[in-house]
Amino acid sequence: MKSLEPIEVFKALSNEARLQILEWLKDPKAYFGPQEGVDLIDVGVCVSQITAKLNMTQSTTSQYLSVLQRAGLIHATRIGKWTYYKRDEEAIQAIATYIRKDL
Amino acid sequence: MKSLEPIEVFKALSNEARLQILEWLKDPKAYFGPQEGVDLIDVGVCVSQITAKLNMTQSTTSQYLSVLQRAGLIHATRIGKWTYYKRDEEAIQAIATYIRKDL
DNA sequence: TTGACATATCGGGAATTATCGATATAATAA
DNA sequence: TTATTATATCGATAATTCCCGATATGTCAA
Repeated sequence: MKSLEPIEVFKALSNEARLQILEWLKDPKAYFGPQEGVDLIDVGVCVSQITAKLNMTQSTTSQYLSVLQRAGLIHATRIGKWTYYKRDEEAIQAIATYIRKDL
Repeated sequence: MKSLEPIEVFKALSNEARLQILEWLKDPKAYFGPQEGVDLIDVGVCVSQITAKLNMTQSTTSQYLSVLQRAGLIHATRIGKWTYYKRDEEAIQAIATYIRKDL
């Protein structure tokens, strides 16, 4: 189990767009169209699809995904030229537990 | 029950000193000396005591307490010239629940 | 190879946050 | 009333974050 610095997690969550991304990734089928030969649920959603929904540039989207990843809330899988991002449900539960028990 | 904007809560928690204050307030008897005629547990801890432990000015402490209060994580009770701050345990559990179920 | 596409990173200006000192306000004590 | 103490607020500067455009890197197809 990775470290999960609570403060980094809270910083990552302190931004509307990043919160939005996390919510979309909770139910990818509801928010994103299907992707050539990959299972949205299993593998995740690629940067272009997220950029398309977010009202921001590809650059910003990519950076926000990095922030969420460094916080441990999502992880990336590269397949060909795409990078698919997926929530780390365990980490998300872990931060809830941190608040409930330790904060 | 108050609103509790998750993003405001996360912003409030995105600072080491404010996180520290919340942790101290979790167990006031462990971190603060007794106060003239008030029950630390019931009423809370006054700004001076918190300022004394935090390594920052009274001004900063007061502002951080405001931020935590506006986020709904603590609440204040004024008695005489002192303002006592106390955690809102319900709100803290509520944000844990938000993360666990809705994020 | 070269070209095209997906993503990542760099450099920067604008907006927000961190934190202070000075001062205003509120309450009590003398 | 005046002085004193506790807290809140104001104004300012430094640091950080937001978000962009430009460009670099990685991968596949021709």
